Order: sequence, then C-alpha cells, then structure tokens
Amino acid sequence: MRETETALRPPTAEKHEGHEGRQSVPEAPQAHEAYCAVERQLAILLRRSQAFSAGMGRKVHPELDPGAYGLLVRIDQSSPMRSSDLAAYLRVGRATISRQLKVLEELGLISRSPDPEDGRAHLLALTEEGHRRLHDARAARQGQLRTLLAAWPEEDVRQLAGMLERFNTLTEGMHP
Amino acid sequence: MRETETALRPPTAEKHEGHEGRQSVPEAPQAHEAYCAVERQLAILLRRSQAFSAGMGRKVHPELDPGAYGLLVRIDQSSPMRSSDLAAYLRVGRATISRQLKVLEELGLISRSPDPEDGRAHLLALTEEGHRRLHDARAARQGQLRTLLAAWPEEDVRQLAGMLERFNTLTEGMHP
DNA sequence: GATGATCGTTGCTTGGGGCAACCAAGTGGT
DNA sequence: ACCACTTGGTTGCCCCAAGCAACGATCATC
Repeated sequence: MRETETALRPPTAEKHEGHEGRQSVPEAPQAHEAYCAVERQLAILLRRSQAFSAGMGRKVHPELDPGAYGLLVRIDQSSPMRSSDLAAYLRVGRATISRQLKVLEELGLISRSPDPEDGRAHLLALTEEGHRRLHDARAARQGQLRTLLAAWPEEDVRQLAGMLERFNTLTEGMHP
Repeated sequence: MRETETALRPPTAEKHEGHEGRQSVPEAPQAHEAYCAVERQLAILLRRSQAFSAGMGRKVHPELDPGAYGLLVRIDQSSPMRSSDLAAYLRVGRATISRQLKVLEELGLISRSPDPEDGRAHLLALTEEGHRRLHDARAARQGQLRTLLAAWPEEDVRQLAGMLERFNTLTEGMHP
C-alpha cells in the first residue's frame, strides 16, 4: 500500500515497469509513474511554497513584503494594465489585489491613473522608485537562485526554466 | 530597462546567445538568461501557489483542507515519524504542525501514539481511514494533473518530475 | 538532584485571501 | 431620455496559515 521506499530515491527517471500498476490502462505503466512523480514533487513544492518565497523575500527587502514582488513583476511586464487583469492573472480576487495595490501606492512604488478610455478603470504603472526596487529585488533573488543552482549545468537550468514556463502557461486556461 | 517582450514568449529553450548581455560576466550570457527565466517562472508559480493548490484540493475532498494533504503524504512516506521532523521537512514551525495534526486526529485520519523510546515525542501514523482518504485524494489530484498535462509527451512529463525533484532536494539543505 | 536542552501544545498576532455589499461608470432596451 | 443590467474597484467581515513566545513535560548531563 505504501510506495514509500521508491518515493524519493530516483534522481532520474527509472524504468521499473511491471510494478503494481494494473495493465488495463491504455498508456504505458511508466506514464502513470511519471504523473505520480510530478504530483508528488509538486505537492512538496506547493506545501513549502510560502516558506520558500518568504525566505527569498525576507532576505531581499524587509520592507517589501513577499507577496508584492509578484505584483510588481507583472505590472512591469505589461503596464499599463488594470487591476482586474492582474487579479485574473494571479488567480486571486479583485479584493486582494486592491488591498495590496493600496499598500504599494502608499509606498510610492506604483501609480494608479484613471483610464482615459474607461472611467471606472485605473491604469497601473511602476514609478521610478518602483522600477529601482524591483530591479534590486530581482537581482537579489536571482543571486540566491544562482547560489542555489550553482551545481547545475547550464543546460539543466535552461531546461528547468522551460519546464516551469510550459507548466505555467498550461494553467493559463483554467480560471474558474 | 524592461525586458518585457522577450519575457513569456519562448515555449522551449531558445539559443538567442549574442543578445543584450554584457560579456563582462565570467559565465556565458545565456546562463544569465536562464537564471533570469527560472526566477521569473518560479515567481509566477509561487505567487499562484495558493490558488493552485486550493484549486486542486477543493475539487478533491471539500472536507480535507488543502494544507492537510501535504502532511498526509509525508506521514505516509515515512511513518512512524515525529511531528518535529514533519515541521522541519515542510519548513514550518512546530506550532503550525501541531494545530494541523490536531485537526487530522479529530478527523480520524492519523493516530498519535506516545513514543516508547522518548516520553516527550509522539509517533505519527496514518489510520486505515487516513490511508483510504489519502489514496482517493492522490488519485483525484493525479487525474487533474493528467488532464492538465494531457498534451505533453510522456518524456517531458518525466523530465518535469525529475526537475522538480532535483529542485526540491536542492532546497533540502537550507533550513534557517 | 539541579541545570539545560528538546518535544509538543496553546495564546496572541499578522498577512493573505474569499465572499458579499457597495459605489461609480459604462451599456442596452424600450 | 430613462431604467435595468453589467463591469471595475473598494471596503467590511471572516477564515486559515504561519510565526513568536510562553509553558509543561520529559530527557540528558554533570
């Protein structure tokens, strides 16, 4: 019942085919193994996600709370943008975004100007200070990541990036 | 200042070598690109992490709150274990673990028996009901992942699993 | 046997996030 | 032109996850 021992061992994909999988499934049994492994590792990463991103953020800028970083990155990427789009992109309600944006505005990192084409909407953009802070934070985070991934060959780093990006874009199409 | 346009485009790793990287860095400029990409994608994933895991968890078992799943997985993997080890593994304080374990015990999913070798410690183990619930939840999550990754070739799924695992084990050695 | 460290629990606080209610501003129907 | 409906944003209230600190209980050591 427990697949304990085979859980965390294999650093690379192993064959291990005729195991305990019912052969009735149309796919090859290794496919099940692969999905299982992704699910397992993803569960770990997500469970640790808060601690991890907090660890990244705390050492960077104590003043800039961890959640804000993601917002700044996105605003920088595609400004000017409305807060609704930001909320949809990050999969959180507009309420949450509104509150966090208020903080960022009070800190002088972003500006909210009324949309000339839609009286209801506000257009978000980074201020000069926001650009500077984001740049610093990004550099610091990349530095941490660099030391973390120091042992990896460059090709693997690039592959990891590609995998994460593909996975992220994959979840793009499911908002409800 | 903004690398906006090149941000989310490439679905796979691209060469792109002689770009805008200053050649003064000892590493190849693509390396910087790769780290940058990892940092960016990781930021997105971590920012969405709560919404994502909530989405996974909510559809599985409304009664079993999302955070509990990670605990059950780990207890299943290496029971009997003490709650301190669980806290260290998940990078959270003992207080958090204690509270969540209390809920799980009240739900009858785990058992906390006193450690015969250490009067202070409790040994955690899944109950029969816990095993059943975990198995169901795991199956459901794998199903969701399966539909999500349906378009990926099996080899890529296996690579993603390997990457995530290597990354997770990488963060193993930094607890402070 | 007294001191100190460790394991677990609980109280207090903080922060992120959802839900619902609300206002303001567009949009459409008649 | 007027009313209803929709959409963008804000705020209030609540819940959950997590940290910190304090505490009782139990080793471990001298």
